[in-house]
Amino acid sequence: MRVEPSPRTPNKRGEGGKLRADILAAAGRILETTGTEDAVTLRAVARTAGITAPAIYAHFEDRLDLLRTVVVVTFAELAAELTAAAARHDDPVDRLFAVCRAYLGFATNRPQHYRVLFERHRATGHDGDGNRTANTDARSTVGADAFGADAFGALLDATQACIDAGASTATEPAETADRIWIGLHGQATLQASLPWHAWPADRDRLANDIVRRLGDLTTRAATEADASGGRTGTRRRPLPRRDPASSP
Amino acid sequence: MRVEPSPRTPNKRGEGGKLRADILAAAGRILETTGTEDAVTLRAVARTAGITAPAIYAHFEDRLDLLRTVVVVTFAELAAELTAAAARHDDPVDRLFAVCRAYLGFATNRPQHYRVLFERHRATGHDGDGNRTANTDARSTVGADAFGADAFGALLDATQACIDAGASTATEPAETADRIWIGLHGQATLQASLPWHAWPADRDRLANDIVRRLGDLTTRAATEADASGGRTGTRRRPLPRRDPASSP
DNA sequence: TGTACATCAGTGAACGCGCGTTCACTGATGTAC
DNA sequence: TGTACATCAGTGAACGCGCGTTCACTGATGTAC
Repeated sequence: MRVEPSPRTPNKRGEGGKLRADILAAAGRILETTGTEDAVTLRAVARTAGITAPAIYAHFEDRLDLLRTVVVVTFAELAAELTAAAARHDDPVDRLFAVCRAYLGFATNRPQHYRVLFERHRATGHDGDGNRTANTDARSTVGADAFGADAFGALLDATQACIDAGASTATEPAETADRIWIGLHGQATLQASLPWHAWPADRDRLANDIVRRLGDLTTRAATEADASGGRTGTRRRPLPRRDPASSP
Repeated sequence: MRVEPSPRTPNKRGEGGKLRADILAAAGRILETTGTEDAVTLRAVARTAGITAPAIYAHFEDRLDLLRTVVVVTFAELAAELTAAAARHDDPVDRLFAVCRAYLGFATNRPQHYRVLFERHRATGHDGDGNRTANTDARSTVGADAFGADAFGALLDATQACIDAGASTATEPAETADRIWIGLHGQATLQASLPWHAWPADRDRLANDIVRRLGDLTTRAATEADASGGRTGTRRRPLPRRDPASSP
């Protein structure tokens, strides 16, 4: 991961803020290529961004602040992808499956970013006296009211729409969305953690099976959606537009 | 986490192996109290065990070997707890729920140990030339055929028994156990990662809801098992012994 | 149009730290004769 | 029973490393007069 200094020409006056984005991009690149948060050291980020380490302090309070910001940005990106996926489908079941596929796609394409989203954010240092520093979780270190809430919101909306359309027999939208989220997160992390386990070959089908069951989707609605858009690429068929109100 | 040296009296001759167990125990204690694998440094382990760091090399090849061993031992402990829980129930549905409860109990009681089980084990160092060392996963660093397989085996057996007894309508035992494992893992990790999310208050019920759905358990079988042993403590009732063969 | 000055966007050297690992050693315990 | 020796279970000092962070600085760019 060591990168040549490649000294960057300083930004013009008033454009110092550009470096902030470059630093975040560098941190993201290190994270995704090395696969661990610990590799995201200020010096490594500086090397990747073509600056020196102290320059980072103009844009972030310290290393922890940088890492926190990476998490916040990544959650926002996940939420944006889920929302975009939802917007591409009118049928509520199609939409729910699309959101779920987008979720798993994010976890697959950017596994290390996905990991840091859910690693409890922790101050790991020791203070001068050798005492452990506060074991703060993300709630206390991030303005965390909306921490993942946007991403969950997209999932909740899609679940609610399925219930409203009668495509799910569930009665508690929030609890149903919780179950689905748990299933998605379980699939995203467990398969990545234990790749040598004999998982079913068709991961899309596994995902659909899980979502259908946890979402109490009616068999008919789920089967139709599965056939129309449940797989990525290859044998995609044009989506039949259906009026949500006309569902069973 | 800094601990006073507390110099230990050397083991007698032939008892040097005792130190190995002490080192593993020290590593486990550090892991559980600091919550991160990185805190398990050779020096910290040595401090906790009351020895000096080089003494560890008599029992482990290097730091990575020590960490690998912690993971292997922890997986064995998880498998033992699941197997023990299964052995306490004759009814297959009771048994499946008991295994699942034991699984989540392990994750709750020893969250950091649970975490390392599923963190992809990775060599994070740099070599002298600044190249990243091999991004080996656990398969290549551990004799990993049985890596988690015993724990999964307990779950698979309980699932198979439910199917055999007609308490589950599933037809593919392995795939069904996969789904349940995914659900358990999702619940164990997601709730721990995002504690500020508005999770349902009754986590046992949430767990049962998930397992029932992913395991295709018949409503009747699941409801009976839920009432008889689905909750921890408080209002426990004596388990009615049922002959597996007489289930619906 | 010129010039003094303030500000910006960084650099480069240095600090003290804990780390993994190596090396030569030490003192107690057992064994051969 | 005594004694030389081998082995065991560690110790203690030292190495070189990358790290987060601090500090004084520098050179380019804009601004006031």
